Amino acid sequence: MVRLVVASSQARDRLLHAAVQHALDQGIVDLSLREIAAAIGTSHRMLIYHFGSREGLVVAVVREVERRERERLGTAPLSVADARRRWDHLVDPSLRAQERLFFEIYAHALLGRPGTEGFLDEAVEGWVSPVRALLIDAGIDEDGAEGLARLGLAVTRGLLLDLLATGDTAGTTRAFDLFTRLLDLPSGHDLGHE
Amino acid sequence: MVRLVVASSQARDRLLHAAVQHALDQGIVDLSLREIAAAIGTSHRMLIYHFGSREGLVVAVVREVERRERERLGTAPLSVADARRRWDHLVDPSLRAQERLFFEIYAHALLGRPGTEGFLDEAVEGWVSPVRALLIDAGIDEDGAEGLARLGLAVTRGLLLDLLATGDTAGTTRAFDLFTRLLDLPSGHDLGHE
DNA sequence: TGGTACACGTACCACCTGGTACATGAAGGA
DNA sequence: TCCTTCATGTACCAGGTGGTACGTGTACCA
Repeated sequence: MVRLVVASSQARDRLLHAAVQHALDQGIVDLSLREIAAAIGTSHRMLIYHFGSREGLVVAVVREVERRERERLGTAPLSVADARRRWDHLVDPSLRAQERLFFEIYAHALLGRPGTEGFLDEAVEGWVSPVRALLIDAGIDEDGAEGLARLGLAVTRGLLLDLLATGDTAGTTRAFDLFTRLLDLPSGHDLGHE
Repeated sequence: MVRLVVASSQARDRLLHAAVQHALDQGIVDLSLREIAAAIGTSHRMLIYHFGSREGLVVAVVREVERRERERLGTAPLSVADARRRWDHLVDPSLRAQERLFFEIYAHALLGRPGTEGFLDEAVEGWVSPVRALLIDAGIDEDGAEGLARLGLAVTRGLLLDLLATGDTAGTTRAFDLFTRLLDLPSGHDLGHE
């Protein structure tokens, strides 16, 4: 029987897990099915079998990276006061590979490459939305919450790019601390637009 | 005569310019020599002839992008008060392609791909260094200047990633304005670390 | 006029690419 | 026991890959 829709299975899950692990180390964009297959101990035939095509594999890996990203969002402490704790979590060396892969897929998606459809839609909004809601709960007006959430996301991603390039945990953390100190404003300071 | 070192020439410059232009639209990482050659009206043979190899072409394109990046740094107004003017320059739609290509190369370099050697070294330090010097001139202490320069770079790149993904010029600009407002501190506020 | 360096095209090479055809063997249900 | 489904391997395919061999026209210079 021809598989029209690629179903899930234990074997597929195992391969996907291994493929993501390999993507974390080596990237995904410019690797061939054979390179990936050899690295994770299978044949390129099996990747086609379980994921339908190369693009199907890329889609599956991208979704898995998105899923882990959301998971990280869900479990990380989200209160404003915990910003520094969130940053400390991000700089953990065990997350470097995942962050690097995230930026690789991000750049790939910016060029409109196949397999990344929908990635950009969630890349910003998926983070801004919950943080904004939290800030509104904390009593910040809507415009201010939107801007602050977006700014916080930008600071985090910008400093992660810095960290990935330089490896300078201490320096980027000092910059992050500076940001949190800037946020520690005299009460009543208006965060909204003009 | 066999060209051991690929020399510069008018023909090479013309091809490089066209190749960069094409990279701005289509990226560079996963394009073949033939695709690039066809798009810019030459043969893949000529790209090999003038750049030695595919990697040589990538190196040349990456260097050209770096050069333009430095040029932008050199000509942009750099005083702290001009931060907003710099941002307005960055969001100009004509720069989107260049920024996208910058992030593509950045991600490529993070994976240690050939042709990007040295890119990361300058990606952060090349911007932080002059800005830090400027801030020190403006009377900010050394530690504070380092952190502020790094934070400013992170905000800029993080919001550019947002802008490239969402196309939301107004929203990212509001977030940037929020950042500059946070910087507008009561005089004497200490920017240095604890 | 002859020589030389450059710029370029055509044809080719071995190798790699994603994808397919087909066989096989194991597991499990009737 | 037979039949089906799943998982897998081997062999193959057409087409694309970076790179090379070789020839050629042109411009300049002695």
